[in-house]
Amino acid sequence: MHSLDHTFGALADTIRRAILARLALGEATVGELAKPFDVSLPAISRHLKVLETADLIVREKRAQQRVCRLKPEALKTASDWIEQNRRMWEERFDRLDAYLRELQGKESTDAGNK
Amino acid sequence: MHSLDHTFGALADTIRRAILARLALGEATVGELAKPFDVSLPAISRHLKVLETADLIVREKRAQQRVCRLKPEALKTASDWIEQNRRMWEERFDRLDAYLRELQGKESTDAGNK
DNA sequence: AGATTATATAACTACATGGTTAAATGCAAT
DNA sequence: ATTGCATTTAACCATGTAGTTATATAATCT
Repeated sequence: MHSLDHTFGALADTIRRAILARLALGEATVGELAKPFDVSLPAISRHLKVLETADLIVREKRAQQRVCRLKPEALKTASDWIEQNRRMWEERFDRLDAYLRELQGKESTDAGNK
Repeated sequence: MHSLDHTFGALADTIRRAILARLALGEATVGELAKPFDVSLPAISRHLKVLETADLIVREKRAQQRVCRLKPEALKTASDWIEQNRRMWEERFDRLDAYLRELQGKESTDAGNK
């Protein structure tokens, strides 16, 4: 899929973000990923499925385990969206700021003529 | 609130992202924000509430309208989280890449000794 | 083949989300 | 004070999400 809806949706959960942070340190099996959390293994399994659907990780069968790896292209897409909007906003803010300063200037000169 | 759960959750919807993109161009009333979309006004109103809860916008009463403005600190928080993880991943990837290259080198020298 | 381990799927519950239409609020204009 | 406009809230429906326990699958070990 790799839609922004899926990507951001996948990121909107503390456990899933923690899993990604863990995977940023290197690949891990499902059991290893589940260990730190106080939820059942099936719950983790479904979190991983969400991350996989969002194209944020890949799962690869290795022996009787499944090893998960980060797949950060989707992260980049999400990051790009945010950064682009932040940049637009900052430009806008700069203009607004300049405008307000201009107003301020006018007002303080007007203030004397009240 | 301003939790990452809320922030990413708010971003996980096409309409809400479009609203934010629109607001990056400047403030707008609810009606103006609703216009481009093929959904009812109450639906938009609730999207705005989600964005407000996520601390991504502020709504200010002005005459009989409500004007919305972007409030990008939360966007920055989300962006920072992604960027930090991307950076970790990229370092990791570089090390892995080097390691694989090293393996590759060994293997090709070994290849002759088979 | 049978037991063990690692993980996934099924069936279920509870709650959140996104949409609708209809009614309520708040402010403005007459 | 009444009408009208902009927006929100209420009530409802359908679907999605997060968790559980119990069961199934798949690979490994004996």
